[in-house]
Amino acid sequence: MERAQIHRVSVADQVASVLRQRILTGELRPGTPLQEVPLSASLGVSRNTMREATRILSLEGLLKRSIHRGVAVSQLSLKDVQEIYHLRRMLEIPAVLAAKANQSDVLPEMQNALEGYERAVGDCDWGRAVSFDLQFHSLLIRFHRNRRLESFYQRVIGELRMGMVLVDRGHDDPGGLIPVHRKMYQLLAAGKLKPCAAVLAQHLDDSESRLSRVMNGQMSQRNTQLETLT
Amino acid sequence: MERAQIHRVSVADQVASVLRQRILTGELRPGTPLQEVPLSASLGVSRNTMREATRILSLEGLLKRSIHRGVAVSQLSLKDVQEIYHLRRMLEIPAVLAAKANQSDVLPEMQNALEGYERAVGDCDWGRAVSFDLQFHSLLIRFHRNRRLESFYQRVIGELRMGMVLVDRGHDDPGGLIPVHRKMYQLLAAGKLKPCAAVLAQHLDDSESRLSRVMNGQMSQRNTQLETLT
DNA sequence: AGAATTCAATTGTTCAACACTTGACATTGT
DNA sequence: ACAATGTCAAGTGTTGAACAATTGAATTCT
Repeated sequence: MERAQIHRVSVADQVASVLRQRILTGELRPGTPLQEVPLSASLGVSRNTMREATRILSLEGLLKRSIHRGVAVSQLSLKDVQEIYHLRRMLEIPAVLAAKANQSDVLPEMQNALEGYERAVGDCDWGRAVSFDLQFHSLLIRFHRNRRLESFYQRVIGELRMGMVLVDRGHDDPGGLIPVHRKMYQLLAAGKLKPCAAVLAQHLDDSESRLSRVMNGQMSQRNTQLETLT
Repeated sequence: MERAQIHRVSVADQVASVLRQRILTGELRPGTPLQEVPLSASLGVSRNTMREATRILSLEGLLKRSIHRGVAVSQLSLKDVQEIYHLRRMLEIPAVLAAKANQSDVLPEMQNALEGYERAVGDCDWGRAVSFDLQFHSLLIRFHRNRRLESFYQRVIGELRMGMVLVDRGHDDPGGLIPVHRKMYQLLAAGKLKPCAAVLAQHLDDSESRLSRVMNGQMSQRNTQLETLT
């Protein structure tokens, strides 16, 4: 057991991490209600600790709390997706334009994310691919050199990811986005910021419309299911 | 007792609100340690509830949590101020530029904040003046039409406010900023967005340098005090 | 059927206890 | 003197059990 790292954070934080993981990987799907007693028992912690963990995640936006009605995994609406992509455009594009040559410590990490992305696509591991994709974009925000903005963006990306794992199956063309990311990286490394921003803008537009389309399909599908039930 | 409103939120949330108020008004100064037992006793709640409240506020950035060492009111560094003003420039200026004529529901609220600001200055109520000042700027963000951004900005402004109440006494020229805000409002109402953005940019520069200067003074003052003690 | 009423399940909150960590103080050995 | 070590009290982290409050659904009544 590595105590040096694990015992540095409280149990509540660890529980929050576990649940965050389960939500972000899609193991806990949006809308899933979380009951305190069974969950805390299954993780071997007390109810109070579990409450602190859910408090953390609800403030992060991953869980939604209704008083006396418990918590449930948050569910992204189309409006949420719209809002998040609005944010992405607002923050990622200026980030690229703000990229200076001397801030080169980000580039290796981006290359790393890019390679991980390609490997994941090669392994047909769609969940991991989404992770690396979003990590790549999160790294863009680093060019702003602003910790508060980074942590905020991390949360936003987390919410978006929760929505993306929903539509993992039957997603069209998992590896089709590799060239776009590779091109962005190359333009960035070459200091061609404006062309890079243009590619990024187009990519974000495409990405949003694709996700919106899929979610719309799922929604109408869900609606017809409901109609069938009634 | 007003049950209709109070009983809608949990006790933990109410406690968090009380503490938030105390921090933002400067009643609890930065650096102040908060002990669970006395605090929870004084508010008539249990330790667990108090812990949930401090959890909330630490995730909002108002409290800082050190494991096994308790929580304390966060303390802004000069670097934090720099970072926050970077964010303000990044978000407020594009917000002004994004202000469309049809989004006029924000203007009345801005006028309201403006008038409150002027009244507070007239009453020499510096704390209230800061509130209205920051509320005015928060309203600018509404032009982005993005809930996530608004709530994020609210938190950032909260942190900044915590730093500003620190320097309330002996602040130079409390009412000197009225004309600037009034001018921004007028330009905004007239649809002259670029001039408004220019005024705003200048105002932010001034505001940052003023705050930095005062904080620097307080810091060296505190240091000399410490040196005197040793 | 529809409204009112019980009722069980679940969350919200409290309380008391104990384990663990920390920082300060006291002790020891040199 | 002084540094390393040991002790200790105070405070946080965590637990488990209890009770109050609320909700949603089943049940009863008209």
